[in-house]
Amino acid sequence: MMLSKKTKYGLKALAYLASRDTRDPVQIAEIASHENISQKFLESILLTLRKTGFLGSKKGKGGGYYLIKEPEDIPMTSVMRVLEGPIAMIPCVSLNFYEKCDDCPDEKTCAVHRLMIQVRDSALEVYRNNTLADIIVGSGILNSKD
Amino acid sequence: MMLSKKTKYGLKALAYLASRDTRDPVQIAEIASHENISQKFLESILLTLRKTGFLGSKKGKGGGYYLIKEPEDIPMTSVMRVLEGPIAMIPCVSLNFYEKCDDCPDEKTCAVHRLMIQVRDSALEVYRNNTLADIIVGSGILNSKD
DNA sequence: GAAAACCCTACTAAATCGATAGGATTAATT
DNA sequence: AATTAATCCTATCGATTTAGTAGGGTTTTC
Repeated sequence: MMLSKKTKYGLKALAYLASRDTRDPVQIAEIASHENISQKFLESILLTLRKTGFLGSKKGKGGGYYLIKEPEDIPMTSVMRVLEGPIAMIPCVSLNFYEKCDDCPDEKTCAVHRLMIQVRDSALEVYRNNTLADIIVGSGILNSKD
Repeated sequence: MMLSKKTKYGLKALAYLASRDTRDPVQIAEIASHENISQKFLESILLTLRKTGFLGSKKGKGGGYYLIKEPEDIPMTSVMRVLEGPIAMIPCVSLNFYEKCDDCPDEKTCAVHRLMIQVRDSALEVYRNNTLADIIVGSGILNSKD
């Protein structure tokens, strides 16, 4: 149950864009070098973040990626679902991607189910309580989590 | 970040043993067929649970596996750590398996770090609040979580 | 029209996962 | 003592996922 590099890098890229003063396009190369990420790998991640509505892009010289929404309006639930997939650790407790276990006759009496429901809910609460704005450190400015 | 089958099956096996009336040895075959698990796969899982102090075993005819401790004394933290590995989703926030990210210059200002600390803590709270006894459904008897 | 940037698809090496195979060892029963 | 029932242990394997690479195509600016 490790966090994938894709998610890690995607979060870092979003945080980097959010922490900048302006919303001008930022080149992949700049993000990659600043966050120590393979440029080509990051490229594919930013592409999915654009396709899923988090980022806008501008082509050609002077182009790059930029945040479409304000960081305060980007909940971690949606970022995690796009980058990492379902928040539940097992499909039978997933809210958005429910699937029955083929080996389990009855969810109500399943010990794993009981435990994983709680884990899902606790993770959800964290992700719901954090927007992109909450997890970045402002440049000298205290944010709401400090 | 899916729960592995190993963990799922291991938990189910522990729950099955805990929910039985006696603490007599139970054969792998019985657990496997009752929980719909590949017997050979389960065998290797029970082996690690024995080596890590959760189960005892008895060889030969009439042998099998049995719980060494009372279900109330088996916290989910220790079970999860043995079966699934670190509870943290990234090594730089792991309590027991800490490792610095090689790409991250400063943990204090890392957005991913900030978020994953919270996720780790919330998962830990769930696992600490649940013992094996808490996640099984007693045979008609209400348990403390109902 | 040249350069700079994103766009897109396909591929691949390595690791992990889930499972299987096949025997070695131990203990109870007869 | 022989048989049988069970765990013990190591090795292997196919499928999947992950992380990253390659190599152009397309759009925009200057």
